[in-house]
Amino acid sequence: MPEGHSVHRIARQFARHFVGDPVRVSSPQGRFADGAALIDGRTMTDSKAVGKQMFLEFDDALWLRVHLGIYGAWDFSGSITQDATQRSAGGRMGQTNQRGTDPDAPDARTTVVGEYEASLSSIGAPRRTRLRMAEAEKESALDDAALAAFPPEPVGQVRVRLLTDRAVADLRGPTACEVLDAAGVQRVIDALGPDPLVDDADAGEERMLARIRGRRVPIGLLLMDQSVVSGIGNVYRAEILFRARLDPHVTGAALPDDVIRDLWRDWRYLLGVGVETGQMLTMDGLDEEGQRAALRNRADRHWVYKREGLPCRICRTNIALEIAAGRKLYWCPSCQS
DNA sequence: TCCACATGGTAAA
DNA sequence: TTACCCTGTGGAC
Repeated sequence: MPEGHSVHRIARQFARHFVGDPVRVSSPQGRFADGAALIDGRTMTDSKAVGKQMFLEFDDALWLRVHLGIYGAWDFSGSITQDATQRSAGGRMGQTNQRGTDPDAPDARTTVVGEYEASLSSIGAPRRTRLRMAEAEKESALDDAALAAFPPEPVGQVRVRLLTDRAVADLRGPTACEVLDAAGVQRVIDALGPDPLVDDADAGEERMLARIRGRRVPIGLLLMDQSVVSGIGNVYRAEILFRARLDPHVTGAALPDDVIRDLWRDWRYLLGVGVETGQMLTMDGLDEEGQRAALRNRADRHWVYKREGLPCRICRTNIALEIAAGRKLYWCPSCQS
């Protein structure tokens, strides 16, 4: 799934394109028919993300909680201008692999970016077309999409469809999808560690510190634990630890407080970059050529993630890989020791 | 063309 | 610890 940055971007899209409108809610796949009936026809009143969880509020304080897991995806369609479609197809959407397997693709497993926001209410004659980047990239698909009726037929196993007069969002393959009342939402949020985009910077720092300090668990596992800190996934985990030159196996108890505080601050920084760019950019401090290479080639984008057996960019030691709690953990045995 | 794998959490065993 | 959610990709063939 997208790590925390993408979930915040999706929540933002709902805030801009759905909040304030009555929503028809259905489950074309059928597996969410009961839940859909609970909120069908209500107006969406809020949209927010905490870590990798997203919450959409409807009238009468009913909330839809969604967690995408690895396979989950939202596809947005709606009324946009020709201009925006061309821009997205030829510009920053030039990457492939929008869905599923490529954490470095812009907005992996999601579609809509901020550029659409202005175009939705301006410039040119609105036309009905797909917003989905993967479709927009393919010329034939673009032509087909431009001619397609709104709303498009659901494709594949669509667990939930949210439909307004101007936009539609299809959800596939989520790990979690349920309707909660306000107390239920609060219980979920209370079980989560701090999110730099939700919690006050200092309070969040103290919360994360309190949840790591004294723990006899490797920091490489603690950073992935959503009750310790929210939104970090396997990519950010590996990269944050390298940036801190920290051995993933060191326990929380062995870490000085200021090192833990620096981890929070770096996550806060990286999440901000991720939400603004839609990409997991973790190698700042590159010279111009390095930046160009990173944008050109996904393999040049990270310090250690998916670089096992390749020389460390700093010390040339081979990047190591091990399975930790069932997930791949990458690190430099020399720099991070 | 086919198959293993992937940014993850949950629930069952 | 394992299966599952259920899709898309990349590499093997």
